[in-house]
Amino acid sequence: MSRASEHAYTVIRGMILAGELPPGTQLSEEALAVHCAVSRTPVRDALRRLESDLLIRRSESQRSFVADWSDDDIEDAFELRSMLEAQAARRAATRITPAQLEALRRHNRLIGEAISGSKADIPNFLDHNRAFHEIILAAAGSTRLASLLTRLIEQPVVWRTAQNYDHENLQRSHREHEELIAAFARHDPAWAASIMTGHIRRAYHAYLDAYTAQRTAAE
Amino acid sequence: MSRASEHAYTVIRGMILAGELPPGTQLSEEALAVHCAVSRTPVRDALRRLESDLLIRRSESQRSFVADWSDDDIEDAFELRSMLEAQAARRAATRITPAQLEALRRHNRLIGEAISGSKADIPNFLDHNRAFHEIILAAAGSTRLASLLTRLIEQPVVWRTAQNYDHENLQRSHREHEELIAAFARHDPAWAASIMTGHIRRAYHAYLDAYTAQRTAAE
DNA sequence: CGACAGCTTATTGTATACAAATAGGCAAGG
DNA sequence: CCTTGCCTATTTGTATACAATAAGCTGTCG
Repeated sequence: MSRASEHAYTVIRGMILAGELPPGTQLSEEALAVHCAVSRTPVRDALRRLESDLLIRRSESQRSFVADWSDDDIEDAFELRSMLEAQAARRAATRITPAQLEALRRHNRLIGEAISGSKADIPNFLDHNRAFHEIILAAAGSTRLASLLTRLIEQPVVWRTAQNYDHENLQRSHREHEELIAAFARHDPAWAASIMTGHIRRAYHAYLDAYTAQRTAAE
Repeated sequence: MSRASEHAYTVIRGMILAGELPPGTQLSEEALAVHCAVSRTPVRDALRRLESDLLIRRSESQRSFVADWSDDDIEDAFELRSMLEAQAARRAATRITPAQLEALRRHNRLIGEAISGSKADIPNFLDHNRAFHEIILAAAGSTRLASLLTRLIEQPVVWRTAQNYDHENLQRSHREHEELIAAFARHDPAWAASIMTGHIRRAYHAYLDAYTAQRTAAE
């Protein structure tokens, strides 16, 4: 995407993920255009993309609202993500190149460093974690799978999950990555897929714990 | 989508599916706008949608081309579709309502009628087949799953598969639908999912047979 | 003959004006 | 007080003009 359009997408998406635009908020193309200092045309492009990301829903009269995520939606997203990431791992196991394996090792080493200190470096963790999963997706070599998965990852809730990871969960995540690397090194699709399924499902439960704790605290 | 935008989408999509625009063809917004008798704005919307449907790919300089489908792509699409449709069936098994079950029975009865004559009524078959699968997707009750699956169904190759079904395959498809209905009636997720997996995978092999036969004939 | 620079043309990106549709408020009537 | 219809204001859809960028072409030079 080109300058204005991409900018609008990034800005609006950022505002939604940061919670500045709470679920249910109506989005006016005009207002967003002013806020992003571009015209309505690129804003419309951005809104269409966000709609297909399921970050925005549209009323029957085509008005845009920030999507709200029910508990079922969240469970649903994690369930699909675990299926698709497992499939990616399965395919990657037989196709991964030595260079990609090495890159996985490198990112996981850096993840290890990011979480080893007394205070974990979450942004760094997220960065290398994303890179790690992207390499697997690339190794899977399926355009379609990649296209479907990018619609599921980095959605608001998924994105915030790691923010709430405790030290224990970060360490576990790191160890699961190690095991994934082992499965890839042996080119064992079933092993890789099962580790990945567990990896995502554990993330879901970690999210649930953090979220319900948060909700209970709010009462 | 509103009138012009939807119209452009339907027309362009139709041309791609019908093969009037062969894979690799460059699409000019201007030319399509003239052809659809609308302005470039709704054409641009349509192209964006088609791109996310993977019917169109864009060069790094943002020019649009009709996507070409390698054998691997096709296998990939069927593989993902079988996974996701199986998941839909799994979910639907425990959620389907009596009214939806009845609707499935009705559509499959009509499928039976469409293929019973000496010459099968393929458009009718396709119509009720689509309705059948849509009911299952609705019963699954997952916005995200629906959103992902609609990107995989009715892609060029998938769409043409049924055109090449012989009588034997049409009958089998009809019988598999019967079995799916039975699994839904018993609310058995594992059963429903496994039938669905087989249903889609058989469709893939039917496609392969028809396609390789066609290719061999062309030599 | 090939390669490259510069120009020309084709194509997409963005802004803006106007048209169409819709929601929300307000007044009149039951 | 609620309902209903209309009117106005807001919002989105479409068309068009112009800007920016990339592709293709041509003529020149090595």
